[in-house]
Parts: sequence; structure tokens; C-alpha cells
Amino acid sequence: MGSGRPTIHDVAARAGVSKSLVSLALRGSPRVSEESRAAILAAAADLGYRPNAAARSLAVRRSRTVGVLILDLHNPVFPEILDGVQDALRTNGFSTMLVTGGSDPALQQSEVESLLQFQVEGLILISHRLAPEVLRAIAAEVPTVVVTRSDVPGTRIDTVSNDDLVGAGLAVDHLVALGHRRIACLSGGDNPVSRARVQGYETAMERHGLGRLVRTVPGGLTDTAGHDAARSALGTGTGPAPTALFVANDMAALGAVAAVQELGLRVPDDVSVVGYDGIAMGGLRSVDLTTVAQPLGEMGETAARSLIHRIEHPRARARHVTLTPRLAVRGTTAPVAAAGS
Amino acid sequence: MGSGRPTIHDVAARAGVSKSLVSLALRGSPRVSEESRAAILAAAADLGYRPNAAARSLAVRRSRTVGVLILDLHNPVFPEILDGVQDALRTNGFSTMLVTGGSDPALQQSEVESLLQFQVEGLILISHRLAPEVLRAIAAEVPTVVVTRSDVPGTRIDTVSNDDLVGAGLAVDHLVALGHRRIACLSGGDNPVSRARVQGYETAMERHGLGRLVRTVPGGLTDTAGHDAARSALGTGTGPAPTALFVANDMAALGAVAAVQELGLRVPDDVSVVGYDGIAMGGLRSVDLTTVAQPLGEMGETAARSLIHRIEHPRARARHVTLTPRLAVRGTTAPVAAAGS
DNA sequence: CACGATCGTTGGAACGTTCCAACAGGGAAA
DNA sequence: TTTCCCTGTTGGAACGTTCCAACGATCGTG
Repeated sequence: MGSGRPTIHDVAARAGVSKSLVSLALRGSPRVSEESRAAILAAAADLGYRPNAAARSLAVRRSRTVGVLILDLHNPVFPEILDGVQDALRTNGFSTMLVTGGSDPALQQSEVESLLQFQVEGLILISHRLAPEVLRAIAAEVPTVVVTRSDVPGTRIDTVSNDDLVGAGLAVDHLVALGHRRIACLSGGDNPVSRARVQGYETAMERHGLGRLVRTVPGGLTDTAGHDAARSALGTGTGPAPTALFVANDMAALGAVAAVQELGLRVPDDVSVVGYDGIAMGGLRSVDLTTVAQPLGEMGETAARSLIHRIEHPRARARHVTLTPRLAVRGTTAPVAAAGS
Repeated sequence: MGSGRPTIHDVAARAGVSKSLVSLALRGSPRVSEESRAAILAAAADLGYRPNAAARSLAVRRSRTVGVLILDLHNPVFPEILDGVQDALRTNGFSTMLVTGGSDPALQQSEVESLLQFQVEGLILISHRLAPEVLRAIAAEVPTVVVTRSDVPGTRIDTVSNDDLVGAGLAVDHLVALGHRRIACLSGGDNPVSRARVQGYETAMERHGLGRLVRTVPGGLTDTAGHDAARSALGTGTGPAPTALFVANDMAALGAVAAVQELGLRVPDDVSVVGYDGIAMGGLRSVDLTTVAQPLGEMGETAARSLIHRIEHPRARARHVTLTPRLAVRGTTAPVAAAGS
């Protein structure tokens, strides 16, 4: 007593009832008389009583908390997914414990470890870098949902991702409809997501009878990677320059736009650029990037709902949800210039 | 046993020792014999034992966890502060519990409430919207540090912020050195931070003998607010147009850049623009915004260190740290055009 | 008028950990 | 030999909550 936070015992003593009744009353049980309830509530308010979540979770053996591991808060894609996650969790009475592990797999693993020590009931991994066997071991202990990647083996792990093949097709369709034919693809490097986007691009080009004009330039997922890839795509010596660029993600697309401008060309008059992701920043007036927008918030919500389902039905089979992206047409695409340059 | 996670008792049974000795061994006490230690470690590994943080925190009455409330993960300033916070906390053996409350004060309060239920030992508020009396009540219960705002009353709350007056001065000095005289300020609206930046602008203008040319245009902290404010600043009818804009933050500055271009003017040839904050996105090639950069990571680290100090010395007085920003000169500022337009 | 049912209330056990006082055994000192 | 002190180990209490079996009082019913 006295020292430290007030406990349920202190409230009981002040209200003149037993600790059990306080517990009942505070959780809104109907079988508590009106007077007792009023006295207890008053006592709790007087003392500034606040339930101890650690003690509760110990007693009920449930923490009502889920852990979220996020790769990198700097890439604006992730906060938007997170919004959806938190909304859905909150409305279902779960708390969120958020950690970031950077891109270091070991650090990520230790962060997940500490989430598990806190007895989280489930895990949402927003774009992790964990080794497959580590991931599998984790998923064996606690329901796990992976967002953004769908290359996860095993049936104990739910996944939520967007359909990169369809998305890349949307971009190509849009450009073709604007009259473009020489459409280059700046790839995002050697990871499953980027590979799928490149493949979607190639398939769509074939579908439009442009298979011979397929041109994929190796790149990466950052600003500078996009910049460099665009320079090499537009560089001289390799036949006629492309009139449009499909870039693996928005960050790289922004770099590509800068490169185009540095080369003395205009976007979109001389070269159209389409990104991928739909980050909010792409919608800023001074950026105004045409892009394939993933339903980021919806992906987050879906992930949270899948997880809750698995928590409530531990024997349920894993679900793999693929959502469909949509094209956001903005200012970096335009009909192909009348005269070939 | 059997069902659920293995506990310290299971480990003890398997290693053939008492639970107390397991506890000792796992925490690395020197007074455990080598054989016992080895047997215990082996048993723990076999069972996949993981300590229960809730039970520990109940027993030792310390959670070794700090709560972090972040206003908005979408504004890129905050993740960068957060990086510094997490680094410093991690190296001092604290876990982080991160929540976001959006801009709704009630929601923020309930998120803080749930942090307190988890028995966090301290709180870092990265730009909150809590009412002063709520804030004070919270700080009375648990050590609290506020980052970004320095207008907090009471001596029980530490603050970490940057010196907005000096920062605004840096921007004005830079523009004046480039030959600009008609420098307008696009304000960030009615909040303490924005007011300080405007005041710093005015003071600096006076200092350069440009007091008569002070011109403050009401604006806000978003892309569109900056856009609209820039349009009205550059609009006709109010004497000669400014040749440079000092904008309350980077997001608004990006909107201002877009507005300048829409008006058929070039940045920086016709109009120079300086932002404030130093978000990473401002450094992207296609953006390349000159700005007053706050030492964001350092602010986060300082906040974490202040908090840890207060946790370890509960009677310590609150510290109010003000860090100095630096100017990042990039592509949106240039010498004033030779001929007045 | 005794009986069981209902209502509101209660103490004790449990959750998994840490801490503390106390233990046995062996060696050194008396 | 007895005493004392180490070293390594142990059981029980505590942390703050929830759950459960059981309590006494009041009520209606036969």
C-alpha cells in the first residue's frame, strides 16, 4: 500500500468490499449491486487506479496484444499499411506493439524475440528479412501474417500482398493506350516482388504485340537506383530511346523523373514515367506521379483481420490474400509526342 | 506443463534442479556450478523456453519498457526522430512500445492510457496534441519527455526541441547573402512551433535592415496549404512580388514550389524557396529542396537519454534541451536574378 | 415452515517470475 | 572434535490480477 501505484486491494479497502468484487465491478459484471458498483467506481477514480496489464495477462494467460514488425518506417509505404493494421486491431480490442528492426536480419530476429517474451498473441511482419527457417520456427509458435511478400513457404503463415502481375499490366495498358510502344522497364533488383513486376510488364507487352520492344534495365528500389537506371535506359547507342518508363517502385520512379529532366527532356512531354506503390508523397503537387497504387490501408486491415481470425481459430488454415492494385493517373504520363525525336 | 509454453518449472524439472536455480542461472549469476549451468541451459534450449516478460515485470516491479507516442507516421520528420530514440533505448536495455494516436486528442489520451497499463517506466511524446492538464497529470505519474514542442508548462516534463528562431535566421541570412531582399514568409498556422519560426524570420529581417520588407502570409503545414499560401504571396496587386519564400516546413515548401511552377515561374531562377525540417525526401534528386535541417536523430537520442536519466534519478529536475539546426543548401535557392521583373 | 433457488459477495488458488531466508555439505580454523 | 564459514542449492512468499467454489441472506414455493 502507500508506496507505488494503487492496486485492486487498495480500491477494495477504500470501497469496503473484497478485491474479487472490485474485479467483477470493473469488468462490468451484471451481478454486482448498484451501491457496490458506485462505491467501487468512486474509490477507483479517487485513487487514480489503473489496472496492471502484466498481472492481468498473467492471470488470464492472454495478452490481447499483437506484435508488428516493420522493415523501415522511412519508406512511406509502410506507415500506410500500418494505419490499416492498427485500425483493425484497435476495433477488435487488441493493442499493438510495434518494433522496427531495420534491414539487419539478426536485429529483426531479436526484436521478434522480445515481442514473443511479451506474450503477443500474434505477429504481423510488414516486409521482413528473416531467413525462411527462422520464420517457420516463429510461425510454429504464434499465428503469423506476412504482408507484402507472398513467397513464404509453409501453410502456417498467412500472407497479404498485391497482384504485381496485374499491376504491371495496368501500367503497360495505360501507356499503350496513350500511344506508347517503346516502353522500357526499370527493374527493382533481385527480390521476389520486383521480379514479379518485371514479369508482369513482359507479359503485358507480349499481349499488346510489343514483345520485340521489351527492354528491361537493371535497377533498384531507391531514388538513386532509379536515377541511374533511367540514365542508362535513355542513353545513346542502343537504338531509339524509349518514350515511356515503367519503374519498379515510386521512390525509384522519382529518381527516374529527375534523370529525365537532367538529360534536358521533359516529363511527360518527351518521356512518360509510371511508378508502383502509390505512396502519398507521389500525390503531392510538385511530384504528381502516375503510379500503380496498391491498396495499402486495405492490405493492412486484411492482415489484421486474418491474424485475428487465426488467433480465434488456431486450427484454421492459412489464407493467402492477393489484392488488386489500381492505376492512379497523374501528371507524369501523357500521349506520345506526334513526331518521333 | 504439457499444454502451453514451457515455464521455468519445466526447465527445472528437466534439468533436475529447483526453479530458483534456473532463475539464477538464466540471469547469469556467478554462484551456480558449471554442471548445473550447463544442464539448465541445455534443458532451456531443448524446450524452447522463453521467459515471460509479464511475470518478470510483475515480480521485479519494473518493466524496462518505455512508451513512445508519435503524432503521425506519415510526416517523415517523425520516423527520423524515432530512429534516434530507439537506438538510444536499445543500447540501454529498454524495450520500446510505440503507439500512434493520430491527431485526435482523445485517441491519443487513450493510447497513453494503455501504455501506462503496460507499466511503462517512462513516456516519450513526439509532438502530441494533449491538453496541458492531461499532460501534467500524466507527467505526475511517470517520467515524461516531450520532443518538438518546448511550450510545456511545469518542471516535471523534459523537453527536446530545435531552436526555431536561430533556424529561421539561418534561412534569411542565406537568402540575403544571395542578394534577395523581398523575402516573404509563408507561416505554418497557429501553433507554437510555427509562431517561433515566423518570429525568427522577422527578427532576422530587421537585423539585415529589411524590416520594411517583412511580409508574412498565413499558411499551414501541409502540401496544399503551402501551395495556396505561395499563390497568394506571388499574386498580383500587392506591390512587387517576392523573389524568395521562406516556408514554415518542408511539406508546405514542396507545395509552394509547385505553385511557383504553375504560375509560369522557375525555381530557383525566378523564385528561391527555403523549407524547414530537413526531411529525407527533400534530398531526393527530383525534389532537391534547400531547407533548415533539424538534427532529427540527435533530438531523438537526446530525448531517450533524458528519459533514462529521469527514470534512474526520479528526483532529478527536468531538462530543457534546445539543439541548433543547420542549413542544407540545395537546388531551390539561387542568387537573385540580375534584372528586377 | 422447511426447502431449494437466486442474488450478491467472499477467500483462496493460480498464473510465471524474482527475491529472501535458510538449508546441507565440506573444508579450515579453533 | 567442535565451531565457523564458505559454496551451491532450495522452498516459500510476493507481485496484481482473474477464476472458482462456496458462503449467507432473501425469496418464493410446496
